[in-house]
Amino acid sequence: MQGTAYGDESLKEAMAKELRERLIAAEKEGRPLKLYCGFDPRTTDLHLGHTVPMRKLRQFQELGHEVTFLVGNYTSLIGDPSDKDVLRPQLTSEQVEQNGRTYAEQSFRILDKEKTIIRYNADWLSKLTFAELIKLASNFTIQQFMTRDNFKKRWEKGDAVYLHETFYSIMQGYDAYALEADVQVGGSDQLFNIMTAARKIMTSQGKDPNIAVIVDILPGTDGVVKMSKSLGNHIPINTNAEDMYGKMMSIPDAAMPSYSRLVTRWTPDIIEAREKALADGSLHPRDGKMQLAYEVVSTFYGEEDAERAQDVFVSVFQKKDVPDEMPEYQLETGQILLDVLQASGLIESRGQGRRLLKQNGVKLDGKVITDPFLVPGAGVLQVGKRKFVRLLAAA
RNA sequence: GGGCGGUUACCCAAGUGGACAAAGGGACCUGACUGUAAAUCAGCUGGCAGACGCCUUCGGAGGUUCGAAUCCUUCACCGCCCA
Repeated sequence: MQGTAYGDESLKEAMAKELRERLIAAEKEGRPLKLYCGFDPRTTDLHLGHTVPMRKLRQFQELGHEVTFLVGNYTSLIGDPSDKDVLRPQLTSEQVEQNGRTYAEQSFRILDKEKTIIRYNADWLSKLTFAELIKLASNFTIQQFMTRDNFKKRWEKGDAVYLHETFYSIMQGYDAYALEADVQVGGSDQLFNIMTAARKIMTSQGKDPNIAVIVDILPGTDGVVKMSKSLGNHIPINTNAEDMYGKMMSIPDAAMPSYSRLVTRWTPDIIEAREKALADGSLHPRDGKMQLAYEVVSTFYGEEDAERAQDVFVSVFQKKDVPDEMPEYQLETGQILLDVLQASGLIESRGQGRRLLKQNGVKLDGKVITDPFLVPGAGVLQVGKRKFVRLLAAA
């Protein structure tokens, strides 16, 4: 139960006890435990935050248990209200389907492909009849939902709380039943769905309730709010080593402990030692973060790429060198800088270009340029700290 | 069904006839600093325009006015209260 986050000691103990009992029972029956975690395919990319429960699943997988990666292609049509104080927009089934496809593939960066079962919850949820849904819903009271913080807050604020949002929990509960799950892994924002909804539905259907393994929520690159693509503070998995390394370096120092605990392979004593070293000054926060970035990148891209990413970071951002590889742009005769910037894709609008020039954000071969009408020759054009284009002389 | 209130830029949120491309905060971006893309500080953040200036934007459509995010009509959606 290490690395879990129930927010309540007695709940944690209860779950630990149930888990032990279930393990013993399963062993007697000569079967592995069935675990799952559902992922909401609202976007195409999995990010570091998704990998936290996946790591937990992987641990169980290595112990020989059966892991299902559930793509919530049906529930996505509703949108999970769990992590938001506001209503989420509903997606079309086309969007959901497209996103869902890329999901499973990305998950194998963490999970063992050979041992992972992939399911889609539309397989059973789309077949439920209205009558069955009503029956399932009758297990719950409005009050139960209203005790949920995110509903309660909106209720008290006078914001809309839609009836269909409550179905999300019911559907998720039904997933656990359909999968006959022994254990459901999820973030602490899933506590209600896993503990209340799923357990209730399972017992109402005459099954043993699933056991909740609750993991902590990874903060985003801002270090405060939950990592999520829609908030723009995420670190995607499907990127490259350099980008991931850089994004890791952009997390606030204060977020290092969370990342260390949640997305590294470090053991608790390593983490503790690091935190002590950071506290007493024997480890420079920058160096600590570099180690952290290296560790995270290497789990996804391997040692070699992590090393390369680190080198690039050191040379480009610390020594302010120019990277070896960069896109190229063929100059045209008489083309002014503003046009070059736009044509080469370094800026989104000419207004932005003027702004950057005014702010000393544009360099040609290392020299700051502020004149938008200069006609540049061949060289390396740089915008900000991390965007480079090699200009090739006009033909 | 009735009454009242609301819908503002990436997000939150001010603004109730001219000085509004629209306060403030967040986020993003740029700079300074730092062997961190951290923290802090400063700047910047609709588009076009070499300065004047022009154009598009405040839920949708129409209208009043020299002039509208602001007033009116209507439509859509949300909330509250009443039924």
